Amino acid sequence: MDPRTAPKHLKSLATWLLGQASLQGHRLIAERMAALAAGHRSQYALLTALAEAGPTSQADLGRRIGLDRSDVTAAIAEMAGRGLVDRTPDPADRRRNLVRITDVGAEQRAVMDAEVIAAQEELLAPLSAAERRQLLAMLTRLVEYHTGTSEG
Amino acid sequence: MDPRTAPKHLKSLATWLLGQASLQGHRLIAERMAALAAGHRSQYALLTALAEAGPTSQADLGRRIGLDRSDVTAAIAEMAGRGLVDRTPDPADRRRNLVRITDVGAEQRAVMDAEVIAAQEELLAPLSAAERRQLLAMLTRLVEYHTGTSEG
DNA sequence: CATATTTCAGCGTTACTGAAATGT
DNA sequence: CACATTTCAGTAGCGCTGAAATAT
Repeated sequence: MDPRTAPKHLKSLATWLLGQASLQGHRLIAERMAALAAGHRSQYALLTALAEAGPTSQADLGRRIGLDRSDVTAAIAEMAGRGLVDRTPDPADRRRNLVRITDVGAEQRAVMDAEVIAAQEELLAPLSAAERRQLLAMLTRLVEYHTGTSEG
Repeated sequence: MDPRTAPKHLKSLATWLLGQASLQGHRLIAERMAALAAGHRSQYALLTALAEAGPTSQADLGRRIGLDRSDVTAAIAEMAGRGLVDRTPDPADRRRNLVRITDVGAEQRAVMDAEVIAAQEELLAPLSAAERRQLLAMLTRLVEYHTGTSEG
């Protein structure tokens, strides 16, 4: 893409700029994940949720990170196969699977996390520390406004 | 997604917040496009580029809006079939197709544009006018920095 | 009974790759 | 020859739907 010849109208749209910036961020992360032969973004998000919240049902995991129930099922199954997580029925509610991160999973998450952190730095390179704080604060308000309002 | 239970670590990542905000913006636009039975985002971007720049080759269109050559081919073919654009060989370089927006295409773009503009308002609702300016300015710098630097 | 969870099969869009055919 | 453009075939990830089986 050449931003010098991009339509001015598109360049004035928040949705377009957000899409381009988001895509760039995802590209930076994907490059680093591919170099590690590590998993994908959704696996990183799942491992992070498990590391923070402890054993969690799949439905809860999906709600926490905004991943669809069916995608959670597939990702957790794949990760269980690689020994990154553990799945056991919840004795308190036998509909649920309690998913737990393993030691191997925690190590994997640490490796991925270093790459994710480095990608943030790459992405935000042109912004000062104060600007980064402003940007994160505004994005947080946007996300909380919309996910708290119209979504269940 | 419930932002109150989202992992704090994810909520501190620019890539994650940008992804969520971008997704929300795309959802708002997609809802409105679906209600019109109008085309998709990429078609809107193509029509906008054609309206601004006049007759353009497909390769150029792709460069301007950041759409892959093969996706441009498919989208333009579909739009030509619906009479939104016109495709003729460029006499100056017969490898190229000169793509031109038609009157029907221009009308379609105007209809889509009204929805896109309304979606911006919905998305940015929690931000003041000054904050919106700041956000757009920072996103513009991010996008120009990355698409001007590492991409051809 | 209504509701919640897991799982599976499948769809549509987006971003992308590789290669062939054509032309500069 | 190297290079650019269009086109086609195919891949992968993401977001999502509908429905079945199971349990509360």
